[in-house]
Amino acid sequence: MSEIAYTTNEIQKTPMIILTGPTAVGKTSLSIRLAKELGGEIISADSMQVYRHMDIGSAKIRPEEMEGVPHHLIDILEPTESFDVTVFQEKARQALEGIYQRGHLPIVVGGTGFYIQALLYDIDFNDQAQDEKLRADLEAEMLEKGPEVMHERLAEIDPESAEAIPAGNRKRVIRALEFYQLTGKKISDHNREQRSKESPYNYAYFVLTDEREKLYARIDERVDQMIKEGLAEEVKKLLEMGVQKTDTSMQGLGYREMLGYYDGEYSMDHAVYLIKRNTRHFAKRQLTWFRRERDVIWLPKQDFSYDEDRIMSMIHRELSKLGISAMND
RNA sequence: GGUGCCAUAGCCAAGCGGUAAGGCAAGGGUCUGCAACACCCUGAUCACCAGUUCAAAUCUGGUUGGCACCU
Repeated sequence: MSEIAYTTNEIQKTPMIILTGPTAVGKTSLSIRLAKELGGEIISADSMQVYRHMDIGSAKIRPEEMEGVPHHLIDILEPTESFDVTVFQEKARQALEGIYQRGHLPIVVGGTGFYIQALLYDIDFNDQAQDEKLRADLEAEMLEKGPEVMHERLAEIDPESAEAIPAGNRKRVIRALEFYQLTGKKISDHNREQRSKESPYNYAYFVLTDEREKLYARIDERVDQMIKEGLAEEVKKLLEMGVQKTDTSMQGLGYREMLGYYDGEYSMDHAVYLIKRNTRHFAKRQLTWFRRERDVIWLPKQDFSYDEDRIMSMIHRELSKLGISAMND
C-alpha cells in the first residue's frame, strides 16, 4: 500500500479541505469525524486557540477529544506573544508541508475567515511592509491631529483606498498609510493584485451553519458553560502571569470582557451579558465573511435534519466531485 | 367608585405648537500584517377618536391601557 493517503485529479494542485462556520456551530466534532474517515490532520485556523493557558474562553478542543487526530497550531504561543495573519500563514504552511510528507490530507478547521483566506489564496503580505516604529508614529499622529487629517492624507496618495476606508476606521487608515510609506505603492493596487489570485490548492471549502436562532441559543448556552467551567479563574491566572490588556490574546471574546470586570468597570452579570452579545455579533460577522468567499459549499444543519451522517455523506460527495478522496487503509 | 400621573420603533429614551435626537437590540455590509480586531449602512409619524390652529407627538375633550393614591 502506498504512503499516499489521498488522490487528486489536479496533479499540480495539492488538496486541502476547509471546514469552517460561525462560532459554536459544531465544527469541532465534525472535524474529528472527518479527519478519522479521511486519514487527515487538522490545522487550526483560530486566532485564539494558538495560545496556551487559554482553554475555556477559546473553546479549545481537549486532548482527549482529539481521538488521536494530529492537531496543528494549537497551544503554540504564550498569551503575551503577539500573533497575526502572517505568523499564522507561515506556521500553517509549515504544518501543511509536514502533512503532505506524511501522505495525509490537511483539514483546515476554524472560524477565522481571514486566516483561511490568507492560506488558501497564498496571499502575499509583502514581508518587508511592516515597521513597528512607523506604525506607532502614525498612531500617535492620528491621536494628535485626528482621524480626518490622516484620512485626507490618504486621499492624496491613494484616493481609492480613502474612498473604501471610512475615516473612522483608524486602524485601516494607518495600515494604508504605513504600506505606502514603506513600499511606495498604493495598498489598493496591492490588494487588487492579491484578490485576483487563484488558489494553488485543490480545495473544498465547507461552511457549516445553522438557523440563526438556534445558533444564538447555542452561543448563550456555551457562554454559561464557560462561566461554570471557570472562565473567570482562567482570566485571573492570566493576569497573574502578567498578561497585559493590550496583548493580542486579550482581544479575544470572553477575555476582554472579563478584564473589564476585573477592572471594576461592571458586574459579573454584565460581563456575561457582554460576552454573549459580542459573540453573537461575531457569529454574524463570520457569516457575512463566508457569504462573499468564492466557491464555498454550505452545510446548513437544518437541511440535513441535524443528522451528522447525512452531512458526512454530502461532504464525501463533494470531495469526490473534486477528486479528493481517502485511500482507505 | 374617585383623584392624579403616564402612554413616542423590539427595549430604554429626548422632544413640550413648526413638520420625530440618541443609545441598545436586530438585520445587512466592508475587511489582504492587531481580524474573537476595526469600521460602515438600515428603522417610527408619536395608544385610539374628535376638536382648536396656517401648523399638534406637543393644546382641549373623550376612549382604551398602565401606574399611584384615596374611599
